[in-house]
Amino acid sequence: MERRDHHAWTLEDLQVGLAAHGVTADFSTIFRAAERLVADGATRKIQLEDGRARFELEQAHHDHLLCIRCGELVAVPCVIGRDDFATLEREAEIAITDHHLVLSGLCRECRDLSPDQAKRG
Amino acid sequence: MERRDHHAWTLEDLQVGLAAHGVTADFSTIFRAAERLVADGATRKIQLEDGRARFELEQAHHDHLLCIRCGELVAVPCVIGRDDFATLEREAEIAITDHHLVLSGLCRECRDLSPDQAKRG
DNA sequence: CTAAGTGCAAATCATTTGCAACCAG
DNA sequence: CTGGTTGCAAATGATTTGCACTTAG
Repeated sequence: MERRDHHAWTLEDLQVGLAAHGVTADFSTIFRAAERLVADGATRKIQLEDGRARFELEQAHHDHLLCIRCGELVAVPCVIGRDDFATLEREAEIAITDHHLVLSGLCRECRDLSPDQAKRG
Repeated sequence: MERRDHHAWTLEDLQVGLAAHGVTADFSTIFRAAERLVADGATRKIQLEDGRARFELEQAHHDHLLCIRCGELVAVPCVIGRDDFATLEREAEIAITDHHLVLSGLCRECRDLSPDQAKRG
């Protein structure tokens, strides 16, 4: 139910995606289904700065890149090491239980389409 | 106008804070002032998972810890190294222009108040 | 007067929730 | 019938926006 070309889905994506499969569903229905999946631990809900939540299948921890060109939220491996956190916890005198990192930039497809920015890499 | 005990302010914090100084202002007024500061580059707006935006003075880059006990958003130095990003850009074939990291955990004060969790560090 | 700043109320946006109608067992 | 699912519409929560009114220059 939550696969295909996207990695993360907004409620609207889900509705459109289902519609494409001939399934019509109300926003509230989709919302409740998504929430249930989150409650069941099968799915994770991610709030983005743009105000819209995304739902993705629960998987091994990873972070995200929000493509500033196509808007897609793609998964990327976590770049922060255990050591970095440990050091920060000690130096800032805090306790870290979780983190949420969202990178902004260009996804692979868009990077390959943007000569200007591609030069960076 | 945006200093004192907090590091980041919600619109409500600002309203309450101003009220404490004898200044009464409408939400829209505060909202517009905050947005203007953001537009002027003096302030940064941060969207959190809790749905409420915070405003903080624009400063050198840093990340944040959202305290799960007191709800305060505190600044912490950035733990991600330039190298980490460079490696990720190369391996994931993406371009990174910015990032937004929010840690969850306990701020210094709350960590010191929580024996259970304090043992971690 | 003129532009800028303000309060109040109404409008948005993205969900959330209440409820009555439906549907499988 | 009975519990679990829907759809529709109304309710939320946090902004945003429209507009008329002040106010400083």
